[in-house]
Amino acid sequence: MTLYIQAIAIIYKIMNDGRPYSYVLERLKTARLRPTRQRLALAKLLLETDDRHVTAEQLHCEASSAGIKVSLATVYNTLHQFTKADLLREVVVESGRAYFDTNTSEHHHIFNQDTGELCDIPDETISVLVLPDAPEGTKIDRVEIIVRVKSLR
Amino acid sequence: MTLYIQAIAIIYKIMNDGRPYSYVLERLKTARLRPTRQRLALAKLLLETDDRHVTAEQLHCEASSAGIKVSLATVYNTLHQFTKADLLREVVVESGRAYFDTNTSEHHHIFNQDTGELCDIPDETISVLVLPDAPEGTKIDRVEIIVRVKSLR
DNA sequence: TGTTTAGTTTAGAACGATTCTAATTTATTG
DNA sequence: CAATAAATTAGAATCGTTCTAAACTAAACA
Ligand SMILES: [Mn+2]
Ligand SMILES: [Mn+2]
Ligand SMILES: [Zn+2]
Ligand SMILES: [Zn+2]
Repeated sequence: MTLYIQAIAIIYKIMNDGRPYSYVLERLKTARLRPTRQRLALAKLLLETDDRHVTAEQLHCEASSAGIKVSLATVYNTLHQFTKADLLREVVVESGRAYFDTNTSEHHHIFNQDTGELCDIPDETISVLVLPDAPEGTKIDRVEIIVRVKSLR
Repeated sequence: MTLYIQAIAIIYKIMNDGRPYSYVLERLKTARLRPTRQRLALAKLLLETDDRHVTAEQLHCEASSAGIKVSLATVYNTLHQFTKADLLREVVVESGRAYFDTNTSEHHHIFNQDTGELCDIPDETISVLVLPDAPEGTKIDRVEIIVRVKSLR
């Protein structure tokens, strides 16, 4: 499923050399989000890979360096709108800083506590053996595994 | 191991009816932390159960209601000192709020995203099947599973 | 096409959790 | 009992994030 989305992204990129926005345009349309200059630019940075884990601050810097004029407030708005529309998901690994994940499929993470680097674990290499029952009056929404690593030395 | 610590705590409580501080005193001593009035009081709230998950704010309120005069800064200092000394551990489930866990043994959590309630999963009812290799130059520090639940309706 | 409307962006203020500062108090050592 | 080192504290500062309300822009409509 993830591979499928990535493949589509690549095909679009190849097909639309001269109209590089049509892929993200399509995805914004589907999500019923107006394709404003800012959203298009951020979508282009975010939606053409499914292997990115960014903070708002990082994305804002990246946009700025790429010459995109966008406020930090809009970056936050956009990240939340994209998350709501299932174009992104949020990953909690540090208190006090939110990461947004361009991979919306079910998967787990390795987090380097020294560098702050967050990356995906290939599905095949991890899984949960037994699951507890959800407490009375609740239902399981999602199960998250975080492998916390430290840099050697 | 956890049961052992809990058993010791209970035994101390039974043995020391008239001198209710000796258990936590002992633990502070072992951790080389001076038994100040504030630390003793907080230790008493925290170290006599291994099944509590509190935020700094919560603990500060609880202390205040119990008539313990302690500043929020000291609550933060103490929580971090206890964590460093392995009397507590930190659990990250929400960005923007840190939880401290009186159970320092390896275990996993159920987090109710609607109520903010955090509780332990009994060891037997969950486990990780396969583990990925740590990336080059890193080593695994800990593996965390968080079962996120929602309240029904 | 304009014109209207609703949605979007933005600067800057506000916020909540946490950390820091530097002065005061307290515990320990000799 | 000093003298010393460590701990506490109020309040300021910081940091990530959210809010506000005014200006702007895309879409719908005349
Ligand atoms: Mn959020
Ligand atoms: Mn911390
Ligand atoms: Zn991911
Ligand atoms: Zn726990």
